[in-house]
Amino acid sequence: MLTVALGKDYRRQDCSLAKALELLGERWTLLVVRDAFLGVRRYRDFLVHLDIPRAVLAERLQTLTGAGVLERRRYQDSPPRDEYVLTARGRELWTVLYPLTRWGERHLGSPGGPRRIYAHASCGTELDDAGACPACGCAVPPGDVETRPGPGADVGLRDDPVSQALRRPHRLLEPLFGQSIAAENVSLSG
Amino acid sequence: MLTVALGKDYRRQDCSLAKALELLGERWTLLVVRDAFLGVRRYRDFLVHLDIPRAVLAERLQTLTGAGVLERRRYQDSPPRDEYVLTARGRELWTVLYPLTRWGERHLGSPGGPRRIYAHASCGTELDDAGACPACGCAVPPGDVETRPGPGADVGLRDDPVSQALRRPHRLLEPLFGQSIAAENVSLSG
DNA sequence: ACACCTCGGTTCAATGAACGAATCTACGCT
DNA sequence: AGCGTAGATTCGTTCATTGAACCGAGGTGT
Repeated sequence: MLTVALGKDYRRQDCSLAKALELLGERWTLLVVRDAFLGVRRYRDFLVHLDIPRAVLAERLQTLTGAGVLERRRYQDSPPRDEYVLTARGRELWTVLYPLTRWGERHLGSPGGPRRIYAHASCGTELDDAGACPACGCAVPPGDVETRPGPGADVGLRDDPVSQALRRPHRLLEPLFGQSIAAENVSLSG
Repeated sequence: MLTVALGKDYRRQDCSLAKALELLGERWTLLVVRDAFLGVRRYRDFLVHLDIPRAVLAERLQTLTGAGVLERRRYQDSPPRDEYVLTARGRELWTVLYPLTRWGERHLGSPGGPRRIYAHASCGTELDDAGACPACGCAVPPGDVETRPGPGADVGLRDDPVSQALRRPHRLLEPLFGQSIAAENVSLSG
């Protein structure tokens, strides 16, 4: 059939940004990664928090897992259940997502102020635009970031269980719900 | 007709990242911004360098201009010609694009090494993953970055005039071709 | 004057991806 | 058996992207 077969890759671009965007630039993908940083791990929780079509979510989780951004792992057997967690490679995306979030906050922000606050967990200081702690003078890895809603948050826009859980302060990367049996002894601060 | 009218925004997301992605997350958009950092300014040059459909390019340039990321300005009158240049708001996206480019280089890179080198223009030192100069110990604004092809560049993949011009080292934000009459006395280092 | 070229678009039919509702499977509970 | 939940897959409709054709303004060549 000699299909032209193109469509979703930027393959005629000799550029690492284009390669990254082939993987991460599709609709919904970076919001899935954002939710993973916020502690979302289960299919159902991504689904209700993102309002994403089921087929699209399944495809994105598979792509991200195949690319080594997420890891799929079993957390219970009796009804077999898996969770999707960020790998080291996925956690490196914090240095992309955080500045982009801040850019959106500055230029497309809500009138009341930031929609969400990110602070250095060990000292409580809010992070600067670069993701560093002004008090400690160092870059803060996502596992050391505590997040909570800010004054610009639109209470009442969403009411799913994930949005409710996200109204309490908590650390990035830590599971929103206590569904994980263990494996939390490995360092998540990378 | 009661159209559901949805489709391209993430409007049910109370999140600044989602707002940023509504604007920047569409196909081609971030590659247009990348080209603007590389010094591309004219419709035709974006067109031949990106292999982007004309209608999509026109739409993206309009959207980015409307959002204040690019500014459209006349640079000659006789045949009226405009160029699209990054605004201060657009130049702030360097802190997003550079880390994402490095992430792609690390994890989706070409075998020969980096496809493109970014160095501190005043001292020649290559930037680190965060976009800072290891020698000077400071963050380097895009206007102070010199770029040139790296060992992983695929010579021969593209042969348009823009790709050819990009084979010589040059500073980010400076026009690739000398078409601009003036207005280069304003600081571009922000 | 006339043909022809470039630049910066717009229009349009075909394709492909996203959407959202319905369905399916595996498993547990009562 | 009947019901519920989690994690998908299937499928018809809608919507965006693609790529080729066309258009208009403004040179340039003869």
